[in-house]
Amino acid sequence: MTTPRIGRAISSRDPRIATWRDFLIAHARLSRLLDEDLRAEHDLSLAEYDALLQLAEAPGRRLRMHQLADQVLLSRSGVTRLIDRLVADGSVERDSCVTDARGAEAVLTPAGLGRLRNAAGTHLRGIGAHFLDSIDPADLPSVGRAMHDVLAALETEIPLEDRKTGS
Amino acid sequence: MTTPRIGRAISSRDPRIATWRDFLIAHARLSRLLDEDLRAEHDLSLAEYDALLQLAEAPGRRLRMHQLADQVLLSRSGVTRLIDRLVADGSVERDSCVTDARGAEAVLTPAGLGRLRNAAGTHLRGIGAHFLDSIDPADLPSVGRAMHDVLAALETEIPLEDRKTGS
DNA sequence: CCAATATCGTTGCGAGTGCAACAATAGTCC
DNA sequence: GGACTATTGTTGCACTCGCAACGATATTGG
Repeated sequence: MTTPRIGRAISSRDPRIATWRDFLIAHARLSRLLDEDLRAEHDLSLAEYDALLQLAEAPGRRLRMHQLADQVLLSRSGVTRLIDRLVADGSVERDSCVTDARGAEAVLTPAGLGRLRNAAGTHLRGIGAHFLDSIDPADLPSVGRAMHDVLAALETEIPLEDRKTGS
Repeated sequence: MTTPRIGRAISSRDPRIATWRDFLIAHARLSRLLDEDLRAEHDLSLAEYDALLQLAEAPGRRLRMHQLADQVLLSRSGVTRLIDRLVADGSVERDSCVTDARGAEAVLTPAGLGRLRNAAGTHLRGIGAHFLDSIDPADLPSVGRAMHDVLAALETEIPLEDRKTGS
């Protein structure tokens, strides 16, 4: 149901499966490593860093909760509680939306921007050292294209189905 | 500390960052989609599928708990409880290890092998349709190489540090 | 052989997450 | 304008996971 196209069966011996598996392993190890670095040096989880970054890049440094949920790869309830944490430590403030009485906006505080800037060095260095610099520069464009194509296909392949980004 | 190499700072505007971000998003969306397919059609999580697969490929269809933990990207405690679930539904049996009285082995049952075989079609089709077939065949080798290189670098870059795969 | 240390798998606990349900509000269609 | 439906953000609940601690066993060094 969720995989509409018929698609020739793929043999479990298809060597391309190894690429998929390495993709999974690489993600698991990298995200764990980067998360640990961020926590150890800046007391920030990867999800929190990502939320601060999205807010910093948004116009007015503010975002509706559901927009943040889409960009942060988290469910709506997950974002509610992520913002709870960031509000608790002063990085974010909650603001009610003027144009929609249901809405809430998360607004980055100067303190939050400071935390993000401090953490950015660590994080970017980690991405460079453990991901970008490990890849043959000649291969990087293909990787970028591949990721982009996968995402584009997902966008169009799941057109009718309710986007399962949250509840 | 965890990122030993000095590494030139990477600008937050470096376009290669987009590749990293797409990598993260692609993983999030794909693993969620494949997990949902497996749950909907075979009542199996991705982690459970992976554990059954590792057992099926192991000699004697059995594996020590800590070996499984390494291969399944889960902590030891995570594996204990994952196997608890699989034992509860009859896919796996626990066996004590003859050569090490501390040890426990997880053994795949015929029922478990059957579940795995049923689910494999769904899963492989999903990987093909949403990952492999979305990527330009000309780019695939680069992706495989890139993932492999990232993993190889991680293995050697974290030589002394305790491998944080679990507790 | 014995003490000191390391490793094995399990458990209590807390953190983070998604889903379903909810109240409040917005949008739509007569 | 009013009924009906959709959307927003929050909450209760259940689930999975990692960490730290534990008892049991293995290994190592004297």
